[in-house]
Amino acid sequence: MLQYQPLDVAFQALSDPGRRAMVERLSQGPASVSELARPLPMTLSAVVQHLQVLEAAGLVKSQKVGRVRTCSLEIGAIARIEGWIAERRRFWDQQYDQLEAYLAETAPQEPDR
Amino acid sequence: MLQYQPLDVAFQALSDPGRRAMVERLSQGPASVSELARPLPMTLSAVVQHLQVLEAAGLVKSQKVGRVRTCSLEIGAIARIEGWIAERRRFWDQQYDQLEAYLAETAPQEPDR
DNA sequence: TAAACACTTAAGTCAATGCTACAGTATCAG
DNA sequence: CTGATACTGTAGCATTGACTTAAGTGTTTA
Repeated sequence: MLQYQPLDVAFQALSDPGRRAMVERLSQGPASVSELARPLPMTLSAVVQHLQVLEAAGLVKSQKVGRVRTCSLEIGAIARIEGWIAERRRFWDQQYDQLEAYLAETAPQEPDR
Repeated sequence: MLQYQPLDVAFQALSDPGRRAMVERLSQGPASVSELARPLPMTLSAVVQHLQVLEAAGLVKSQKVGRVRTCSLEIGAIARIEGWIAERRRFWDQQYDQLEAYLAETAPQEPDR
């Protein structure tokens, strides 16, 4: 009974420069598949496949009206990554603070010159 | 002339649950290779390989004293990811604010009902 | 109705990943 | 000096990933 791990797919999705470029574009507002593809050096087919990865990761959502699919950013997955990073930083900062406190306590004489 | 892309390797490194577990451990303080390996369901060899990925991504640094290699977190790579994410969120929030402003302007009559 | 558009799907190729097993190489402890 | 520790390095192998080409499927436009 495997548990679905959102962070795995989200980080994986963002590891590709082409997919990050799409997310960068979408962070400024919705776009069609062709618009996303235009600046990228690959076939439309490849772009569609990248888009599927982004959607599976929950980073992007899309809906089709007529023959145009409009894509937009899903902030939820971004927020989960933000959360994980923030937790790491919290522990790291805490550890750093403890080091500082330790140094202040063991050598409170004076800063070295 | 290819440019080295730190975000690619950093995101890629964090997409693996085992490697994330190591980073989680290291965010609480330094650890030896064996300590990192203990909770993980894989051989020490595999752990060393994951560690190489993390070091190449700039997420972890290590030094060997005697026969023990001690690993610790490098906050720099984490900070670069934080920066990229923060930028996306900034654009997204801005876009959201504009939508709110637009709605407030076009329908300032009253909330529905 | 015919052509152009905007995707969509399916194969197939080739490189990169995530392991394991196995064989080392330096320490360190007695 | 001998054995246990703590890694290290290399093959080999199965899987996954990032494309491409080629052949569709609905929608609009002329």
